[in-house]
Amino acid sequence: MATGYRAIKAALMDRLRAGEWPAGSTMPGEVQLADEYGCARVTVNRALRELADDGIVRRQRRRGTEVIAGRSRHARLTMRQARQQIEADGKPYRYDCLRQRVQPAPAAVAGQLALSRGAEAVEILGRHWAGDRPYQLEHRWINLAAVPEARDESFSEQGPGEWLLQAKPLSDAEHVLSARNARPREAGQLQMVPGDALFVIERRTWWQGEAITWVRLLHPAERFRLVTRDVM
Amino acid sequence: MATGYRAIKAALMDRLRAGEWPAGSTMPGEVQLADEYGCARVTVNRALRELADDGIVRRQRRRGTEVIAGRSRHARLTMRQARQQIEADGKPYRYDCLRQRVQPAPAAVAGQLALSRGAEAVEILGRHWAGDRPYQLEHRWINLAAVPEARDESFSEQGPGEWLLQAKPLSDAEHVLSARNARPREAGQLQMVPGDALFVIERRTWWQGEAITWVRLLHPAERFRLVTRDVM
DNA sequence: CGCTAGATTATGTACATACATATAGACTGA
DNA sequence: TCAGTCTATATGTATGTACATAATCTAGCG
Repeated sequence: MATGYRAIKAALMDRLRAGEWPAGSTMPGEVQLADEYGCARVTVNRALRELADDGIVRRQRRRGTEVIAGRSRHARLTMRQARQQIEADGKPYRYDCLRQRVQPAPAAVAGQLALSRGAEAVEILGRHWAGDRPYQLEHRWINLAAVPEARDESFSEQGPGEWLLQAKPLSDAEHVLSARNARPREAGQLQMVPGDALFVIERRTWWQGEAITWVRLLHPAERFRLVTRDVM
Repeated sequence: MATGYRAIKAALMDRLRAGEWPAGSTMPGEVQLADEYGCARVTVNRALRELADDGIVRRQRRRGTEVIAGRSRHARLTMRQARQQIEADGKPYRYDCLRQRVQPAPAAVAGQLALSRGAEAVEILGRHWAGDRPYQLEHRWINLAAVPEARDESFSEQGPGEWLLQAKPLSDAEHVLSARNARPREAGQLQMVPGDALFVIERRTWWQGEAITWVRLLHPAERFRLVTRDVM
């Protein structure tokens, strides 16, 4: 009898795949499984806990362990910094800054960042190049109340994303992925044809409840894709 | 002194945020932290293990616990079934099937699914409606060798996604997210203007190493977005 | 000097035990 | 019948102990 929480987890996965416990049903309790596999309850507990972390089952005190039905797929996206992505593709990375200024955040941005009216923010418009082609157009606003150091920082050489990641390395984030057609000015800045599709990533980040930054990343869709591989 | 692995994890997060252990440095060992917090080593172990699961630190035997530097952002996407998504938006869901047939998989599809030349597959072209507007155009191929039951199934009423999810509930998946301009035929099927942007999701799924299905989901970009919220 | 074998050490896992906690279900009384 | 209470039960967590495992360090050998 193979023990080890990994072996038990794998065995349970096999039995789930085999349909022994259909979606919506309740699996045997920890004590019974521990008895069955000849191990301690804690070992089964860990196996089941990881199954719950993976979104396979749902566990609740007293109710037991329920197999999740019509389970939505989860995909784990890795959003790398433009530099990392481009260098991983083996292309030379370059960054240039089109605009940097401090000003009161416009209403739309203030709403995104939950700023009070007239609060100041740093606006940065930068461009990340992969070789001789623009890869990403970055339009960012940084909340000066949360990151006052950003006022005197120059983002003409280094992109603000990398700087922020070292200034506030741990932060909550919200991503919005979408697509739209390129407007003329954007198309020019990205060396593409107006109307061609853009892949858009918008990100808001917080640090301990306080909004740090809001950024919109525009990518020529022709040269951009996000890939996830989720193994169960 | 607050104990409990949750409290300890939170305390460690605070100290990480405060910069006590900068990125790239090595955190104290489990025994030392356990001593510091007045708890058992296993408790610290669990706290640190979860930090590692969250991608905050990297742990290795004998080396210790290292704070990850320039850490890439992870976003956990939830890809819901079209029906679930639409009904969650409070709109009436409807599905219609534009094409269903069994035929040898064309080369491109055979490549995606690692099929041998001439292997048969089910091709399905279906459409998911949110109210009176098309929400998603689904073009799917199912590997008949892996899912022979699909040959006689009718997908004129129920979308193949939902059917597959109950037929093979646990499967590995690869997602590719991209964008492009709508071609004329697609635009017609989605009631949009040719050239307008599409948000494209392609998914391949496997079951125990065998390819099950490949699907391309086209969404009018104007009415589609993916949102993640990742709290640390 | 370089290589290898063994000692050292930090994390990884298993277990018995104990107690905590949420909750379904039984029971009780108005 | 209904509401409140109590109990049984399944999971959640903490601890001491023990051993496993991987990587580093060190000593010794050629």
